[in-house]
Amino acid sequence: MAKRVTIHDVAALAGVSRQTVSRALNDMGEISGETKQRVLEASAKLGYRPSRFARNLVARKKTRALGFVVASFRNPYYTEIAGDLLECAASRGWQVVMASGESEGEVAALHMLASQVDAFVGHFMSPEPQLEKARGGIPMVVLEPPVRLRRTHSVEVDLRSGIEEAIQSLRAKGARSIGMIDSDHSLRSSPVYVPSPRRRFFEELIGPSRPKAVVVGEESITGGSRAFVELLRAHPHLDAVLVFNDLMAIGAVQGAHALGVKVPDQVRILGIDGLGLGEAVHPALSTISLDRQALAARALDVVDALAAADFGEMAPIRYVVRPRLLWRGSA
Amino acid sequence: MAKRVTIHDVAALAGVSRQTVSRALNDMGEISGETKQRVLEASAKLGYRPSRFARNLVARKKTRALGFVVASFRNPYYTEIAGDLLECAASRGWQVVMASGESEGEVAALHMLASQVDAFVGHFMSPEPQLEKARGGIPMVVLEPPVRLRRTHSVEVDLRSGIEEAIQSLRAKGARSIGMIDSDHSLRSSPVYVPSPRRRFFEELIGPSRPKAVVVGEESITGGSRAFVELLRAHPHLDAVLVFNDLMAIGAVQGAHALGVKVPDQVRILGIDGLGLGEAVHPALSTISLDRQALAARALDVVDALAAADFGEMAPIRYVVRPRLLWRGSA
DNA sequence: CTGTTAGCGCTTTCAT
DNA sequence: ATGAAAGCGCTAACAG
Repeated sequence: MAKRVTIHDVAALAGVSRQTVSRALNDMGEISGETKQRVLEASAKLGYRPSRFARNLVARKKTRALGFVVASFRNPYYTEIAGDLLECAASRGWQVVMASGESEGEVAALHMLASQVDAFVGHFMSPEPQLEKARGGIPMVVLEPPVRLRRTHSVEVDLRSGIEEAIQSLRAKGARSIGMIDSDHSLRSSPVYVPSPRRRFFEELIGPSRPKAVVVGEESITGGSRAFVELLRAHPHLDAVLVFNDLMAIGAVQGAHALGVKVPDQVRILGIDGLGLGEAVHPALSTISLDRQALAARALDVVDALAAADFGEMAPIRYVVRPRLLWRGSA
Repeated sequence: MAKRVTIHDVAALAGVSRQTVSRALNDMGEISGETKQRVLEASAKLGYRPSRFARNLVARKKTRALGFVVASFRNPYYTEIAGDLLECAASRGWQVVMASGESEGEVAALHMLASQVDAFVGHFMSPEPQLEKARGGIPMVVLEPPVRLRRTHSVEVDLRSGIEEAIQSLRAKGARSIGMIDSDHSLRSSPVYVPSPRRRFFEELIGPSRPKAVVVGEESITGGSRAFVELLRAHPHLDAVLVFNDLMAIGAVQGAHALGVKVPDQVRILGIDGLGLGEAVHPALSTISLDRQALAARALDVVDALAAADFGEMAPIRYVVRPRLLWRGSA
C-alpha cells in the first residue's frame, strides 16, 4: 500500500508551502492565478485528496453525523422512515450513516458505527445490556419501543390510542367481530412467541368478554396472506381484521381474494403503518398511519438538542407521536 | 455552546496525564485498576466523548466510508439496492453514508458528502459537468448509466440483451404485438421528454417494420396504471406490454384489472427490475430482473480496488451485470 | 500574495 | 505503571 499523498507532497512538488496549497484547493483567494494553477496541477498529478479526518478535526464547525440503524431493508416501513429521516437530516445539516441490523445484528451495527457518529437513531430490540455495551457511550434516540437507559431518548408512537380509535371506528362501521393477525417477530430473538405490544393493546381494548380471534404469521406479504386464510378458517364469523402491519395486511387482502372473500363488504381489513405501498392493492389498504415525517422530525429535534448541549449528559427527552386513521378502501 | 470536553479535561480532573486517560478508555492494560477507575469516573462525570475525527486521524487503519446517493427512497428499486449495498458494505468493512437526491438534488447530495467519504456510489443523472464539480475529486462508481468522466468507474446492466431476450421469449409464448410503457423521468430534469435507453432498446429490437406502440407515464404505481389504460385504448390489439420498471408494471396489472383485461391470457405484462414487491400483485409480476446483489458486490469490488490503490488515480473499471428473466405469473 | 507558527484532539513511541 | 514528546494532516492567524 502506497503511502498516502499529503498536502506536504503537493507543496513540495509545486515548490510552495502547505498553506498555499490549502489556499489553492479551497478557493480562498489571496493567491496568484499562476501559483494556483501550478498547485492544482501538482495536486492532480499526485492524485492528492485531503484527509477528511484532518480537515474535520481542524474545522470550526464540525460536521455532525447520526447513525441510523435499520432493522430491515426488506420491510418498506423502515425504508420509508429511512427516506424521511434522510430528508429531514439533510435539511438540518446532519449526515446519516446507515447500517442494517439484518445480517450481522443491530449490536454489531452499533458497534461498527460507534466511533463514527455523534448519535444513534433507530428501532432497537436487543436486550438493554447489550445495547448499552455496543453503543460506546453515544446518545441514542429510540424510535418506537421505550428503552430505559442513560443517555437514551425516545420518540414513541401512541399505538394504544390508535388501536382504540380503530376498534371504535370499525364498530361504528358495523363490524361486530374483530380478529387480529400478529407478527411472529419475537421468535427471531427468543425461542418462544411473545405477543407484540400491538396484540396486547388489541386484546385489552377489544373488551374482556369477547373471544379473542388472533393468529400469528410471518412478517411478510405471504405471511400475512397465509395468516389471513388460517384466521378465517378458524373464525369464519369474523367481519373485520386488524393486521400487525401493512405488509402483512397487503398479504391479507390477497388472502381474501384467494378465499373469494369480499373486502371490505364481507371482511374489513385494517393495517398498521400507513405505507404508500398500501395503495398498490385493491381495494387500497386502510391503515393506522404512523406519521413517519413527524417521527423523523422529532428524532431530529432530539439530536439537535443533543448537539446544542455538545452531546453532554442530558435529561431524557421523550416525544409521543399520535397515529392517524387512514381510511382508504379495505376497511 | 459549551466548549468541548477533551481528553485533557478528563486528565486534569483525574489528576493524570492524557495518555493515561487514553489507556483507561481503550482497555490498553499497563494501568492500575485504581487509576483506571478514577479516570473512568472523571470521564463519566464530564460526559466525555472522544473526537471521532482526532481518533481516526491518528488511527493506522483508517475507517473507510462510501457515499451512496439514492435517487429516491420512494421507489423500492432503490431501497432494495440500498439494502443489498449496505449488507455487502458492512461485510467488507465499509461504512455507508446515504443521501437522497430527491429533495435537494443529487448534486447537493454529492456536495454535502464530498468531505466525508472516500468514494461515491450511485445512480447519477445530472449533467456531467455538474457532477464533476460537486464530487470534489472523489472517485465515483456509477451504477447504471455509463458516465464518462475521470476517476469514474461503472457497474452497468446489460439491459439491451435483457430486453432482447424478453422480446424473443414473449414471442415464443405467442405474443404477436408488443407495446411498451416508458417513464417520463427525463421530464424532471429537462423540459422536453427524452426516450429512456430502455425504450430505445425496445424500439430497436422490436424490429423496424413493426408499428411502435409506446406510451409515457409517471414513474409510480398509479402512473403505470394510467399509462396502461391509455396504451390499451390506443392499441387494443396489443397482447404484451413491456413496462419501464416493476413499480409501473404493478400499476399496469391493476390497470388491466380495472379494464377487465385478463393477465396474462389477454395481455402479458412484463416489468423491469425484479423487485420482491412484484410478488404482491396477482398474478405475480414477471420481470427482467436486475441482480441487485451482484450489482452491489461489483460496486464494492471497485471501491475495494480503489482503497487498495489508496484512492489514487486508476484506470476506469467497468463491470457488466447481465439481467435475468424472471417468469412469475403476469407474462 | 506567500510563508511561518500554532494548534485541532488523539494515540503512539519512548523514557522514567 | 505513568508521563513527556512527537506527530497524524490539515487550516486559522498572523507575519512579511
